[in-house]
Amino acid sequence: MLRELRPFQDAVLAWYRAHRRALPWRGETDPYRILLSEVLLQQTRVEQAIPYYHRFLEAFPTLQALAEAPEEAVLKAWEGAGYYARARNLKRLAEATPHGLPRTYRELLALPGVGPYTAAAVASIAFGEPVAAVDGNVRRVLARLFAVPEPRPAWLRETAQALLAREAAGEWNQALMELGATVCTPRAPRCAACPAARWCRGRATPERYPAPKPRTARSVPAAALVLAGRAGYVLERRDGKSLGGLWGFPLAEGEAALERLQARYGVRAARRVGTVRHAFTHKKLTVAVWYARTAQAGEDPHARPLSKLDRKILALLERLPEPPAL
DNA sequence: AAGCCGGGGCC
DNA sequence: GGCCCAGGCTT
Repeated sequence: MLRELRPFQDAVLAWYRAHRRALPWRGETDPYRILLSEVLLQQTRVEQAIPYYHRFLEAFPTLQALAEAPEEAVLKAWEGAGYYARARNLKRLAEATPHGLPRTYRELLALPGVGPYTAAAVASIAFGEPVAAVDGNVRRVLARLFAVPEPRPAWLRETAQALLAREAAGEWNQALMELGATVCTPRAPRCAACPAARWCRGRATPERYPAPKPRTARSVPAAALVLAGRAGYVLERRDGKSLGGLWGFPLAEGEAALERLQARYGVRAARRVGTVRHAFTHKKLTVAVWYARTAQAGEDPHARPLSKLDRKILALLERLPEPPAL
């Protein structure tokens, strides 16, 4: 995996001991409090979680107190923290563990609201079990360390487990996460201050690891209206951030797109002349292209800056067997 | 595997 | 206005 695994571990642990942030749950030994901190930290930044950690413990100082509390009071203490299923699950968990938390990864994993990450974090931090916790920070650190653009879950599990300092599992897990949160950050990582830089294969281009998620593109129906006048076509000036300043055929999105376009331009009969597909970063447009004549003069589209989408529409028009007369 | 859940900070 | 966050559950 890594040459010199032990020096790598020592370097990261030494860095952690010198630079770790003082957090309310650091040094805590009560498994309940460790669990609470981990649940609060799910998809939540440390700074945001801290006030809720104190507020929640004041209201429910023990697992038993939580088990006996009304759900509404639990949600009240969680109010503002978001992801309220976490609070409901935590209460269910308390009710399901009258004799205290189980002490192994396997058993913790079976509890409501406890997934692979939280089970590993609690098992290692509270009970010293040598199991690697993989969160978003660790994912990023490992992706960069080994220059893997799209780390798969199985690879992450195996790699994290192979790197784990088993005799100090809880500290190790926190060290790797702390490194990701404060040094190996998503943007502008501070590689010069990183204890693992010597071993890092992604150091030259950290922004490539992990590759940004391919944003899921929604399919959106749309309509374009080609209005032909004596001097050319009616064009709209686009606004908006990405296409702002470009020109294009009147375009509307959604199911009633054509009706809205016809209303906007006072057009009745339009003839469908084809379909154009175009993918943006965040959505896939399927554009029905409609044609009609107009009394407006129109203009030459080649004289305007057009987006790729509008060039496709123009190409469609010029490809028609019987091009609509201008 | 994808969608959903929330609020906040940062660019 | 998008991205990301000490993820987990449901479909």
